[in-house]
Amino acid sequence: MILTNQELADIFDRIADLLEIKGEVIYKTLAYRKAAESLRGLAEDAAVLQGQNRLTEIPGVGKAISEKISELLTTGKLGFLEKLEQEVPPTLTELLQVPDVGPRKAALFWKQLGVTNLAELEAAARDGKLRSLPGMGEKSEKRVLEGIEALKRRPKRRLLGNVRPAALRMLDWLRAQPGVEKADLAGSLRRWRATIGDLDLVAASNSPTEVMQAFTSQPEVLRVLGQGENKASVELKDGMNVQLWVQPPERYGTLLQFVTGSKDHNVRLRELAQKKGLSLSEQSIKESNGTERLYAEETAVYAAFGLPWIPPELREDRGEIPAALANKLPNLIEVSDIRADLHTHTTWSDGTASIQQMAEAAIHLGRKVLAITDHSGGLGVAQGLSIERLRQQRLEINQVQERLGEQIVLLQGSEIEIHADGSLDYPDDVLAELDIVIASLHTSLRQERAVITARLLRAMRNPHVDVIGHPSGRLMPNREGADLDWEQVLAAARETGIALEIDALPMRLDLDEVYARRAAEMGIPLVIDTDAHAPDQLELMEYGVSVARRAWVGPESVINTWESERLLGWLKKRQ
DNA sequence: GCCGTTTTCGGCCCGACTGTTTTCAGTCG
Repeated sequence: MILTNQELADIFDRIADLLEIKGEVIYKTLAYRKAAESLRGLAEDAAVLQGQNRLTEIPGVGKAISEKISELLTTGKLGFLEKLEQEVPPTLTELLQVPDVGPRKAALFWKQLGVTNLAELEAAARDGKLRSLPGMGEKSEKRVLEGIEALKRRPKRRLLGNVRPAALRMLDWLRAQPGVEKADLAGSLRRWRATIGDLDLVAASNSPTEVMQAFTSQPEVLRVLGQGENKASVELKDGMNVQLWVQPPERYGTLLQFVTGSKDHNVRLRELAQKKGLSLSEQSIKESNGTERLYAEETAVYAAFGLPWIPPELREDRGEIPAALANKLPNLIEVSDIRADLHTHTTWSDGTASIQQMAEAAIHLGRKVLAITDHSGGLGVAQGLSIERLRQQRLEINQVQERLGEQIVLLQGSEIEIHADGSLDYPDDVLAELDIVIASLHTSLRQERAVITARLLRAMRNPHVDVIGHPSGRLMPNREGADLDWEQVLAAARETGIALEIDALPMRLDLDEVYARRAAEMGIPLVIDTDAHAPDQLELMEYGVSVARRAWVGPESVINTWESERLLGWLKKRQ
C-alpha cells in the first residue's frame, strides 16, 4: 500500500500536534507543519520523488523529514511517531479541536488531571476540576465546556458554495451599517478555498465601537466569543463562526491584506519586509525607527515591497511571492473568459429542466456553445439513456437548435459511464455519432490504485473520448476521490490530447487545484464545466473558474474559453 | 527542523483579545 501525499501530510500534522503538547520548541513543530502544507500542495507523488532521490526539493523538507517520509513509504510505519505516542497519549490531540484549548492547556489537563481525551475533559469540566488549575478559573472552565458544546454543533469545514451566498448577504448588511465606509470578504473565502472554516469580514470605519456593537447584536448571533476595538468574533445559530476586523479607512489596505492571508503567505511577506528593515502588520508598515506608514489600498501594500498586486487565489505560499518579485505572475482566467459549457444534464436523464430551458438559461449567461451530456444507460440511478433514447434526443436537440438559431450552438454529447473494467457504456459506432464524449467514473471508486488507474487509462485511450469528467470522482466533504496514479493519468492525457475537466459543482471541484496546475504546466487542455442539473446551476461556473485561478491557470489552457470555431474544430478533429 | 545575494549557525512574523493576573501567558488568525 502506498501512502498518498495527503496521508503523509496528516501524519506530519499529527506529529506537530504531539510535539506541541510535549512542549518541544515551537520552530520544530512549525517545520513539521510547513512540510505537511507543502505535501498537500504537491502534484507529484512523494513516492515518485523518493524513487528519484528528490524529496528534499520539497519546500520545508530537509534531511530529517525526508528520512521520515522514506521510512513511511518503505515500511508504512514511523518509529519516531510510535515513540512519541508512547510519551504523549495520542488521543490528547482531540483536545486541540476545542476552541481556546491549545497545546499548553492540553498538557496542563493531562499532567495535572490525567485527562487523555475529549470525553474525559468534558467530565472534568463538569465536575469543576479545571477551575483550580494554575492559570485557569471559573470563566475559563465555562469557556472550555462551551467550546466542547460548540464542537458538537459545528461541522469542521463547510463547502465554499454553501457558505459564500450567506457570506455575501452578511457583507451587504455590513456595508449598509452607519459608519462603515468599505467592507470586504477576507480569509479563505476571498481566496476561494474549496472548503471554509470560519468566515472573515473586514471593514473600514472611524466608529469601530458602533460597528462592533451592531455586528455582535445581529439576530443570527448565538453567542459572542470576543469583542474588542479592532476585532470581534461570534458564533451564529447555525454553528458558523464569524470574525469581523475593523480599522480606520487609512489603515484598510494593510487590514485587508492581513486578514486575507493565507497565514503562510503573510509569513513570507513579513520575511520580505524584514529584509527591507520594515515590519508589516494589519495596522501599518513600520520603519525600524518606529515611524508608521499607513495604507488605505491593498495594492499599495504590495507596491511598498516592490511587488505587483497578487490575486488572493494565489496567496498560498506556493511560489507566488518569488513569481511576483520576478514579475512573472500568471495571467489568470476570469469568469468572463468562459464561452461554452460542455457538461450539462436535462430531464432526459437526471436533470430537472428541458433542453430548451437549459439552452435559454445558457444564452442568458452569454454562452455561445452548450453541450447536452445526459448520462449513458449504465448509470441506473441517473436514468441513463438507452441507445434508442439517445437517438431520439438528437431529434429534440435539432428542433431546439432550429428555434434558437444563431444565439447558441447546441451539441449532443454524453456523460458516459466507465465500467469497472474500463470499457465504455456505448459501442464505438454510437460514440462516433456524438459531438462530444465525456467519460466519467461514478461507481467502484474504491478499486485499488493499479486497478482503477488502468481502468481510467483504458477509457482515455478510446479515441472517441474527448474529456474525462470530474477525474477523481470525489464528493466533498465525505467521499474521497479514487486513489489514482496521477503520474500515469497525466502522462496518458498528454499522450492522447484528451481534456481534463474541472467540474464546478461546489461538492466536486475536481480536478483539484493541485493537479489542475500540473496538468496546465504539462500543456494538457482543461475544460471548466458546471455539470448543471438545473438552469440556475449554470451559474456555478465561477466556482470552477476559482479552482483554475488557484491553479495558476490562464484562459489559453481552457478550451471552453476559445472562440466557437476553434473549439468546434478541436472537437471535430478528435472524433 | 529548516535554511542562507547579510548566515552552514543562529535565527525563524505580528498583534488583538481574554482571563488570570498585578505584568503576563495562552490562543487565535
